[in-house]
Amino acid sequence: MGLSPSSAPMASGRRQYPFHLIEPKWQRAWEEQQTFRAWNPGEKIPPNHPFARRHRLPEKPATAAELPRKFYLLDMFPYPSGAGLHVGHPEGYTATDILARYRRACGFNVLHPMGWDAFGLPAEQYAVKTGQHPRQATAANVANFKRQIKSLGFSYDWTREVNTTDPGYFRWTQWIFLQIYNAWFNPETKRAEPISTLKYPADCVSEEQKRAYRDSQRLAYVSEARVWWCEELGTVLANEEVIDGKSEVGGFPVVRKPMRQWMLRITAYAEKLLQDLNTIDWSDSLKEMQRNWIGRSEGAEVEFEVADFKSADGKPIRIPVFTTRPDTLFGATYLVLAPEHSLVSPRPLGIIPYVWPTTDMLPPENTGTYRGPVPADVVQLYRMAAASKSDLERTELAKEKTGVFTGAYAVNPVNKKEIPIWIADYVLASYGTGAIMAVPGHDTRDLEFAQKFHLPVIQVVAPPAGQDWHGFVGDGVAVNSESGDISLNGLPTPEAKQKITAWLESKGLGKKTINYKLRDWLFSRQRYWGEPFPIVWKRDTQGHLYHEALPESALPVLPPELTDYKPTATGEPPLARAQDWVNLPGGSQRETNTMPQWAGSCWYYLRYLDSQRSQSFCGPLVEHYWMGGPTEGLLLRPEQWANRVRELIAYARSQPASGKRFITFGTVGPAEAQRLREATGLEVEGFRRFLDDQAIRHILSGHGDARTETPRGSIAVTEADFLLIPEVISQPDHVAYGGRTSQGKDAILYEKQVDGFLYCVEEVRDSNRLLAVKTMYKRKTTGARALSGLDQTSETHRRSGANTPDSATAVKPTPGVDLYVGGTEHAVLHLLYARFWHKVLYDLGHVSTPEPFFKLVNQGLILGEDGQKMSKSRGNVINPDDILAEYGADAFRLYEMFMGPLEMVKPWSTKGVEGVYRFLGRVWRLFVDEPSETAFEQNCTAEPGRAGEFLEKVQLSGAIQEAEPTPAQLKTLHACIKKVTEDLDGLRFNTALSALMVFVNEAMTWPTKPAGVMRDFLILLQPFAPHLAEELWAKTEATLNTSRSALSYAPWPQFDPALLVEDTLEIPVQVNGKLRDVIRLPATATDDQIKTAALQSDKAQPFLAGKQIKKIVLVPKKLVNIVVGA
RNA sequence: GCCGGUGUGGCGAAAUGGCAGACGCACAGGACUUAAAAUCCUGGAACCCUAAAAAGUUGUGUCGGUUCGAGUCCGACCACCGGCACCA
Repeated sequence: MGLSPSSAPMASGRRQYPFHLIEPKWQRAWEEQQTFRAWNPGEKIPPNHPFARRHRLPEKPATAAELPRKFYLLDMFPYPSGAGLHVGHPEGYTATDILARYRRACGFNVLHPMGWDAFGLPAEQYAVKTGQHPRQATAANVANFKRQIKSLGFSYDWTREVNTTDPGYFRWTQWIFLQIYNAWFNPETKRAEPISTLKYPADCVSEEQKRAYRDSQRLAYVSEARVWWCEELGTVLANEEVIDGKSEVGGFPVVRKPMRQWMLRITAYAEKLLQDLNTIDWSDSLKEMQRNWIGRSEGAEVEFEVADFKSADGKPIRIPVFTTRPDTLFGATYLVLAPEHSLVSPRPLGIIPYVWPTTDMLPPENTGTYRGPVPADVVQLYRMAAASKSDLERTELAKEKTGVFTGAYAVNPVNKKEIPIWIADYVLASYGTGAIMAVPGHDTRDLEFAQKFHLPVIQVVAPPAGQDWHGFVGDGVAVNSESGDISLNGLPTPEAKQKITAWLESKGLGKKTINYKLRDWLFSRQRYWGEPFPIVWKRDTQGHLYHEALPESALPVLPPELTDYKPTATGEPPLARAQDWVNLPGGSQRETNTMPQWAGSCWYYLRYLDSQRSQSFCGPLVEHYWMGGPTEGLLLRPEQWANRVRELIAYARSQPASGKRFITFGTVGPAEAQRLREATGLEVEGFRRFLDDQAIRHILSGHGDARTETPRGSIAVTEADFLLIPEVISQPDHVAYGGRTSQGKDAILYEKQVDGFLYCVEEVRDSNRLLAVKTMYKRKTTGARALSGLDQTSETHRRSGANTPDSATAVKPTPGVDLYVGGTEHAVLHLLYARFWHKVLYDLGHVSTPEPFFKLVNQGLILGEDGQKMSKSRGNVINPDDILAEYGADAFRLYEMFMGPLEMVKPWSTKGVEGVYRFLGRVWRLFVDEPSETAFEQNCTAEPGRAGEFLEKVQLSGAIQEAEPTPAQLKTLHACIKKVTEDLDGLRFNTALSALMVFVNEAMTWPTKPAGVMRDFLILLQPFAPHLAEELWAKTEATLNTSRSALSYAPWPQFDPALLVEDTLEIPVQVNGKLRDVIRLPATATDDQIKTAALQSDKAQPFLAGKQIKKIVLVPKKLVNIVVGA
């Protein structure tokens, strides 16, 4: 345990350096000085704090504009389990900590918080077993996690620590639930609105009717649906928590059970959750997982009439089906309903006839999986069988199709042919309409089914030549698709879809439809250890139960104290045991379900911003400072319609100049366009004329690819603005590196102030070649709204000197969390839920951005030394405490990063830890005086109790002097600065570290080590190995009597490219692409001189002799390739 | 089955289309030491020739292509890992 000086037995020999003294010493110092506090707007910063000194902040509460630019680094919210930290946890934490320290050095105001997602099942199960309150186990686990995390020396701002089980926290979780409860999704405006804006249908007259309607429209509603019940866990689970028919936690069996549950209407946001993925910088794989989970599919709903049967009022009965292939309608040879479909019951309520049909294409003896004298028997048999099957059986074992004929027929609307209606469990009740038209000719599942039950298969799509049409599911050309006034024959699939859909709509037989796989979020759990709902149940005059929200003043709703945490004997949740708590004066009763664990983690990143605030979940100015977007309007995405600057300018010039135009971006619908028009007073017509109609439709239909959506502040870009693009690019006030695009190209930002506006052009480059102008911003350079964003960026960077064309340290200001690092296990749960909550809060005006996490990186899994997943049963789990005791926190941090790229899966190797540990030892010996170090070790052996005191007496190496560095030394340093800086910007920690190693290997050979060079090196080392760097920094400062500034806020060094220029060129000489020689020339050599030298190269001669030289390829200062003939 | 990712020495890995294997581990040899540990220095892809070297040939999962030049770009395939999976 721990790092007390007396522990840490040395299994592998003597310590490389006294990390056991250094690390606790600096952790204590940081804590005492509150070194890593992140400061909010409005907070008074102590004038002696290194942050205030670095940024010369006045001694008064700082405004958002006075604070340097923000950088928000977030680690995924840990659940403090009893098992303690695992080496996988610190992988992400180390990466974010390195960046936090790096960004601080670059001059940012860095927010880097930590807290606890502490509600959860393990503590509750322990409570059920022992009768001890889950709070106790939770507190002990949190304390252990915190101790372990603190021992790694992360620069968290612990004053912002949050805990979801703290009433001061879950009060606001309950408050957000009330916001959701008291809102509905307005399909007109496409956003959540207060329930008070809801309009009631004409037939809602009485209070009861209105209430019922209101309750049916809320974003949080009660449903009696069949839900996943897990007997073992004693609770229901969300769809997402059930994997292969078992509970995700524990792998216990689950069954479907109808229960009254709270649901959140996440499906209303399906489209936004999907579209806005285009606005955030996440890995493709993660975005893809979310897209798949949302599962949007476009198609048509088609209505089939039931043949020879009408309902009681004499109207025909229509069965709507959903299909993505309306073009194959002529190939539909039967209909399939889910067994649970509401029409699957005997006539007259349903469609099942009393007797089997006699004259048809389907012999009555082929009724499918079951047989019986009348259809109702067979259907009943099948429905019972399907219901008793567990979902595991329905999915995994369902290789073999089952189903029964209902005895009824439907009429195909396109050709009036009668086709049989079946029921089968391969059709899901919960997707689409619960019914399909089966096209066995062009659908794999339908074909399997048709073959099993001898149903007709006909071709309606012709595949490309050489492919069999049976079961061909791709796009082709429609055939055999003609009847009456409609023919699809000869049309390619996409056109056939369009034509048939239009035809169906015109006849009132169907309509275009979009379906999502995403289901509403089951939000209640039958548990004790979770947030109670701020809801009570009452009875109306007729005795019907209804729910009502508690007022905000009743928050937080605390859970009652219990002695037994099990569900009641009647299966009610544990909260029902507390009758005094449940029953309120006046006869109402509290809701006894609790919220799922995801609730608290849906918004924790917002609580960090202002964790102590009691008036609201977060102060609005604080929220805007940390989460607000960079611009008032990001307006132009020219790649939508013109990909290159030249084309763009030519296009702009070809248009008649006609004043201001309104160009918008991204996901803007007609309603928002109207709002923008009102807000800006600009003509949308101008916009229409500027772009062609197709481009406008493209944008309005939501295909924009915007980074930011800020409806309240869009600004017009005029044609004149387009014409400024070349000027902004060629003569900018500032140039900044904008990071990598998803295609791996570099984005460069150019800023220039013209006539009171700040223009920013972002271009995308590949190998110094301009590919496209990506975006153009325009902002007013003055005004009250300059809270964050580009003006301030430039200001900050000018101050820190980081925003020069040669530097890669500048990053584009981003809305929301700047970087979120965590494992892939949250790809569709936490990350989808949190985005949903954030969007609701955004719509209701509580937060500034539509997306919470601008950039997200998944860390790769760390495997055991055997290359297998770490698990207790394999016995290959590495405990960080052991590694820390033996090698120290700095070595542990370094190794976590040195293993390989952050996102990759990689195996642990304790031997590898020794490598980076030795590196730290080399750094130590590079800086300290050897005799005094030897004396220190001897003294420590003699009197271990005074080790701390002896440490102070270790002298700085005499080789470190205030001296002018040689050009070679400067080159070594600046190469290191360049590499470390660029690699940190690109999250390439492993190669950044190797650059530090190269520097040390080099510096070890220097007889005199110039102090300036060595100090810069310590600043570079500091993010990676902060304890050792602080110790050596302190010794350097003390010995040389320099400024004694704080290392954590020392400005990040800038590299000078001029110093990296080689004076000798080493030019590889290739013949036909094969390396034959390397020649050395002075850097001043001209291209011709290089060519001549290459042709005269001795080693290349044999390959040139007697050959004809066809061509000489010369890459300036890099390489020569001589191409010769045969 | 569908989607995504990854394939480079004994191992972890590195390489804006331009000297493949930086950096580290492990290994071998040497220095220091009575000795060991630690430290410092040196070495190494394979093949083929050699006493030794030089030179040469082949090498980034497989097969093709583009290019003066491919680990890198394009096409087809194979293997492994992750996700989804009767979603019409």
